[in-house]
Order: sequence, then structure tokens, then C-alpha cells
Amino acid sequence: MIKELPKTYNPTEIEKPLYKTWAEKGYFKPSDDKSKKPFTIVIPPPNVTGQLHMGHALDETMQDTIIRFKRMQGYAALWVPGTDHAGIATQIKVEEYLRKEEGKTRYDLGREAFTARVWEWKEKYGSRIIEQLKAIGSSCDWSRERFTMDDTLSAAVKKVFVSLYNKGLIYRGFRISNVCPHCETALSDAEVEYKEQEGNFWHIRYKVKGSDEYVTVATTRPETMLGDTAVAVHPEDERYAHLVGKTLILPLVEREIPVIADEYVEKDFGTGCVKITPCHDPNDYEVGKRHDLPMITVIDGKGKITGGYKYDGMDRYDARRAIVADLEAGGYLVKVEKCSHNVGCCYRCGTVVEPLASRQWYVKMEPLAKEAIRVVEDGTIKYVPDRFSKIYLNWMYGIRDWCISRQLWWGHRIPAYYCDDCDEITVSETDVTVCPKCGGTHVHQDEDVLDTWFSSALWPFSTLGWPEKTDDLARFYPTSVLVTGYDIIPFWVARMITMGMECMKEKPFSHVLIHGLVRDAQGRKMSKSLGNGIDPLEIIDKYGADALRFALLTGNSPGNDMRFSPEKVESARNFTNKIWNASRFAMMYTPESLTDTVLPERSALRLEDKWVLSKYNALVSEVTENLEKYELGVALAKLYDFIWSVLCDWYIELIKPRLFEGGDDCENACRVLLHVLRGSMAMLHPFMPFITETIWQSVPHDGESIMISEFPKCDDGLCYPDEEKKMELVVSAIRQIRNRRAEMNVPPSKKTKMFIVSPEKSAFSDETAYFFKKLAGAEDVSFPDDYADDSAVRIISDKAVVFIPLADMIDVDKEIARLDGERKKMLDEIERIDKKLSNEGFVAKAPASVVDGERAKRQGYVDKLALIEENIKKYKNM
RNA sequence: GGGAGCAUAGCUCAGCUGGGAGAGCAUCUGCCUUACAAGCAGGGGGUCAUAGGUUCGAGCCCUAUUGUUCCCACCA
Repeated sequence: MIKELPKTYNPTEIEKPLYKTWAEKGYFKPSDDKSKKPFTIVIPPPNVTGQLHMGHALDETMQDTIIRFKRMQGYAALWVPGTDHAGIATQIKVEEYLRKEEGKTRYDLGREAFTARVWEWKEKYGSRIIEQLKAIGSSCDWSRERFTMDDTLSAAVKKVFVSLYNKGLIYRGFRISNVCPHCETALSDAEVEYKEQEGNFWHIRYKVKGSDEYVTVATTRPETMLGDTAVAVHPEDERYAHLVGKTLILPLVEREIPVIADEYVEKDFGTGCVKITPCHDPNDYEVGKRHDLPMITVIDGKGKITGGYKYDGMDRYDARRAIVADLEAGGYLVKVEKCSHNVGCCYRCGTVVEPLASRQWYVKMEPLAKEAIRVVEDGTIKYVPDRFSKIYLNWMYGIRDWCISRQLWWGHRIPAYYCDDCDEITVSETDVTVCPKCGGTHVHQDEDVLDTWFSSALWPFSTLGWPEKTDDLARFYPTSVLVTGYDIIPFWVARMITMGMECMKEKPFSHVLIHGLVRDAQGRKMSKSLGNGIDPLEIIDKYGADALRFALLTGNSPGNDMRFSPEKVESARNFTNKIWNASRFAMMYTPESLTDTVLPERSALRLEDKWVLSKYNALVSEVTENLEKYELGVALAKLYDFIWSVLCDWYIELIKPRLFEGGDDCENACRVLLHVLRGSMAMLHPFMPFITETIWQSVPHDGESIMISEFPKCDDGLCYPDEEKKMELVVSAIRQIRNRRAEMNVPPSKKTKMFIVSPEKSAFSDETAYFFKKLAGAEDVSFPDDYADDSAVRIISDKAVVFIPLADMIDVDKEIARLDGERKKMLDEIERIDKKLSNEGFVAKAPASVVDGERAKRQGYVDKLALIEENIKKYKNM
């Protein structure tokens, strides 16, 4: 079966057609066999108009690796794909397009026409990210693809909203929320990021009415003074006690405002006097409510001044400058200090948010959070790694109500209807045209849409058909594992758990596997503005999806950020090439007649065969265990090490003489090699699906695809501990011979005679002689009971002494010195162990296996020491 | 202010429930050995941040300290 294959692996021409075949064969769909246990993952839905970045690539690779592993293990594995409508992000994108290309705003188009345009946009670009997911090999069941604004998912959203409203868990309230003036919408607390910023601290004095006295307040946002309705001091502040109850004249607007006493004020901060702007600061709002102060709004949702002032219509920052100038001109500005403070910014556009009192819809989180807290506290849902449960719980313990209304047009419109005739609010899953209270027909729906994350919170069950009682829902809910980054635990994971417990009365998933951020080689976040992002698609084009996947998973552990660099991908690419060539080699020597996958009889197996099978078998159980614990990086490292260092560097080298010779022994070696290669490919397949399938298809195999083949199982019949140990002696001896030859600058081309004296006749015998010829530079090897040429180089290995007659190259004194060094090492080791063994505590308390292990090691050292000393003596006698 | 992570070879990072320190890259030496120079063989390089403690035994567990990153809250 000699096949001509190129010397280097070329992924680009292989991957796409292979993916297509898998899809056509239906391998991505879960088995219909109801006896199979389900294993489900729902994808964190990427933004429908987004583009694949490295973060996605990592997320998808991890999920695909897990789902492919479980599929091979025999589960009915389902990976549900889909996309998110991404309210603000998508709306902004389309608005920017309209502005640039058509010079229009969404208001020019009107709500209906605008949302129609967004839908068009979605149709145009929505498939892009899906195609990109396919490029990295994601084995999602595309027949179950969902979109958060599909009819069925929208129905789920309405149902949840209505149900929570009826339970009093969704309410409409007037309070301070964060508003992004650029996006022109309210945001939830989670959507505000705080950033340290340099700013000014303006000290302004307000005159006391009917007195010459002034009080000085300090503020970082002087423009809000227009909305001041009081100045507060601490009740126990003696400096200002006489002013409490007095009236102040607000500069520029000449409004009369009271001085009030409130514990909220800290005496020692600033001047001890705080201007109170209830409509534009959350703390002031609370103070305002306590003191029944008027609520005056002076900044609108676009960040412009409003309310009938000369500054009306000005942007808040222009107004700030104007007001400061006016205050200064009027003699009200006492001083300006530099200060740095945290300002809240919109997580989408970075604009500084404006706290603004307004009427919004909220989810009352505290009662809902109870169950969501319980299931993590009691281990029903487990975070991997566990430390994220603390972070989650920390967030949940301090949970505050969730602002869910957004002043956008793109999204799920809030199913609340207002009667213009009687002010009745009706919340309903179906459209309301007649007021159920007064029968009036002047009914209009709430203009706002819901936070994108509201529909995302329902994703694990809405994608499976809820609220319908579908077969999928019954079979695949709760899902098995959720894979996502730690950055969206508050946005998404917390809310999915909350809603899962509320709507399904059951956890949405059993495990949450958390990964970190993909950073650049310098450890910086990859971002568009820095221009340091690496495009996963470019990497795929150049190196292939398998190399990308390998680079993302290797050396990476759950929850930790990782650095991504071109060097990493190159190293991964080298690995694909290594695998490719090893397989090429195997195929070159596989006889045409060999088409089955049967291993040779036990009796036909040689030492090295049993050695590699034994090591392979151990690998199977380790890799399986690591994968089951979601330790993907560890599992992959073990596979890499086995394939490269054991299979390629040793086993293939060891069997070459047999392969070159042909015949039965060649075929037996081939069978073992192919068995191990095939199994290694199967274990590697979840990580590197394309190259493993390609190789699997090229060697003798059973079944139609590696994708649906069985994941290798540990097989006691392949366990040969004795032979494994013996072969290790040979391997170790070869290593030491090579080492000595290199030290002595013996060129590889120079072949020498070797005499190996060892009591381990089954390891050091004619059966293994050719290993020394092939791998250790021996021209001839013999295994005498003793060897008498005192002038030979002596290499003392485990249970063997190798003599190489190289009299002309030997410096006896150096040899003695070297052996003496080894002797000292042995003495040190023996002393260390003796110390341990003479420690009563150790012998009494350490497990017997550890103690026995130490004793065995000691014996090994003693044996070796004897050999060393004997040979030193011989040199000295020369 | 509250919480979490990280600190291991020159660089980037693994190291599972405590039982003699690892990988990749880089570096040095020697090799075009008929699968692979994207390769092969070999070498050098670590007081596992510091100080205590628990233990027969600590990179791993506990306490404190230092440095560093992040999350949450947020004083006008």
C-alpha cells in the first residue's frame, strides 16, 4: 500500500472538503438511539454581525474538543449553535453604515423601516460568523441553529417577561440608571465599566440667603449644579450646624435651595458640604428621596442640557465649560483642584455614562437569586476551576435589580401596553389593542426593547424549544457543560442560572468551564484600537485549523489568560507535520495485503512492541481521565509527548530494521505501529479533527469516519509491565552511550564494537543487539558474561555495563574522574535514602508503596555503585 | 473599601488528591542517519517571590510580607 504523499502536510486543500463530508454524512447530529446518554453544549452565541476573533476561536475549540470526545465515547452528543441579535452592538453598526453611506439617522427612516434595514443587514452578514465557526472545525448540529430573535425564542422572551411581571418580579420604576449618551439608551449596572480618569475638582460657593455667609461645595461635574435642589452637611458637623434649615441661593439660576443634614455626608471629605442633584447622582437620589426634595432633570438621554436654562441644547461638556466660566465671572468659583477619579463608561462604545433618573423596567433580582445561589453553593452546578464559584457567589450576594429596558429599536420590544385613556398598563404575550380596564382603543406599546442579555439568559432552554414541551427539551435539558470566558459570568452565566432555575426549575448546565482571555505576545488584550489582534482566519489559511486549535489549547489551563504568538502556531504546525510524516512512513512500509486492524499474536510481539503497546495503553487511561476532568491542555501535552517522543523518536526508530527487512516480522511491526498510530489519532481527533481524519482514512481502519469511531479504551491485554521495564533498560543504555559518544566527540559516522555485560539477559541479548547498531553507533554488539579489556570506555547504565574499545580516544585520568563523579552522586543518593529510611516517622507513616519504592531505589543505587567502583579499580590498575 | 488570581529555566507556561523539578521556544555542540532540517542526537540553564508554620516529607497545605494583574463597590 505504498502511497506517494507530499513531504509536508498541506491543510488548506484538505479541511474544507472534509468538513463538508462530515456535515453531509450527518455526523454533527446527535444519535437518534435513545439508549445513548445525552451530552449537550449550547454555544455562547456570537453577535450575529460579528467577526470571529481569537476569543471565539478558543471558546469554539474547547467546546468542539469536548463534544467530539463525548461523541466518540458514545454519547448522543449535541452542540447547539446560534447567534445573538446583540442589541446595541448591531444597531450601532447599522446606524454607522446609514450615516456614512446614506447620510441618514435612524430617525430619518423611522422605527419600522430602520428595523427592516437591520434585518436585511442580519440576513447579509449573519452567515459570515457561522461560516467562520465552520472553518475551525466546529461540529455543531447546524440543523438546530437558532437566533435570539427567531419566532420561537421571541415567544419564550415574552412568556418569561409576562410571567415575571405577574409574579411582581418585573416592575417599572423611576430611579437613577446609567445612560449612555452616545448609544442613547439606559444600561444595566453590569454594562458600565469604571475607568480612572484625570479630572478637576471645582469648589463653588453658594450664598446663604439673607446673610453674607457662603457655603462652599466641591464637585467634579459642575454642570449638574443646575439640578441642585439642596446642599447637605453632616448632622454632627459643628461647622455648619447653624446653617441647617437655612436657604441658599443657587448661583446662575438663582433658585432657592435648603441646607439639609444627612448622614451620607462625610465630614472630612472635601469641604464637608455636598451639593445634592437627585436626578443625576445615585447617592443624591437617595438623599433626595429621604428629604422629599424636588427632582429636577437638567441633562437628557443624549447628554444635552435641558430644563429651560440658557445652556439648553448644549452638550454636557460644552455646558460644563460655559458654566465654569460663568461661575468664575460671577465670583462663585473658589478654586480648582486636579484630581483623578473613576468614571463609568459604556461597555460598548466607551462613552462616559450619565447617571439619570428615569422610568425603566427592572427585574427584581433578590428573590430570583436565591435558587441561583443555592445550586452553586450546594455543588449542583460546578465551576471549573472552582475559584470562579466564589467570584460568581460574590456577585450574586450583592445582586441589585437588573435594568432591562433599552431605548433602542433593535431587539425584543417590551410587551407592555399603555392605555392613553385610563393609564392602565397591560403586560401580555399577545398584542393588546383594547384596554382591558376601560375598553378604550387608544393603546400603545412600550417603545423600548429588552436588554440583549435577557434573551441570552433563556438560551439553554429557548434553543431547545421551550416553552413548547419538545422532545429536544426533554432529552437534552439540562445541558452538560457551558464553556465561556470569565468576563461574562455576571452578564450571562449568572442570568442563565437564575432564569434556568426560575423557568425550568432545574439547572441549565452541570458544569461551567471557564477560560481566560487570549492576549498578544506581550500580554496585552487583543483589540481593534491597538491593532494587535491576530485574525484566526488568517492563521487557518496559513497553518490550518488544526495548528490553530493546537496552539490555543496547549500549555493552557482553565480560567487563566493565555498569550498567543506566531511562534506558538509555528510550533503547532511543526507538530502537524511530524504526525503527517510519521503516518507517511507507516504507510510506506505497510504491505498491500494488510487491510485489517488486527494486532499480531502475543507470541509474535517483540520486546519493543510490548513496550510501546504498554505505554500506549497507559496513555489511553490518562488522556481519558484528563479529558473527563476538562483538563484539555494536560491531555494534549501528553498526546504530543507520546506521539513525538515515544512513537516517533523511539518506536519507529526501533522497528526500522524490521521494516526494511520485510516479511512477517515487518508486517507484525506494521500492525503494532498502525494500531498505536490509529489510536493516537483517535485520541488526538477531538483536538485536531482534520489531520487525524485524513490519516485515519489513509491507513487500514474499521468504520467510515474517525469522528464516529470509538474513543480508545484501556485494555489490560496490552499491559506488559515486565517487558516495559526491560525495554526501558535498553532505552536508557542507548541514551547513555549516545551521551558519552557526544561528550567524547565521536562522530556519528564512526561505528564501534560494543560489549554489554548485564544480568538482564532478556533485555540485553541478540534480540536487542540491532538497536545498539542502529541507534547507538555500534558496528557489532556482543553480550558476554564478563569483559576483560581494561582499556575500554565503560558506560555504567542501569543493570548493565557497556564497554566500548576506544583505547586511542581515552584519557584514563579523565575517565576515572568522571566515574568518580558518578560514584559521588550514587553515594549522595544512597545517603539521602538512608536518612529517609532511618527516620522512624517515615517508615511508620509513609505508605508502604513509597517506602518500598525508596528501598528498591536504594538497591539500584547500591548495585550501580558497585559497578562504578569495580570499574574505577580496573582503570587504576592499567 | 471587599474579593480573586498570579510570582517555577533567558522567554511563554504546565505541574492531577503533598512522596526525588517539566514542556515549548531561545541558546550551545554535533549531524543532509533512505518519514520529517518544519528534522535527528546531545548539552547548559531553576534556593519553585520572601519569612515563618503544619508534616516523616512542601513548588503543592496554613499564616504573614513584597511585587503584580483582574473583578466588584465607589466619597461629592
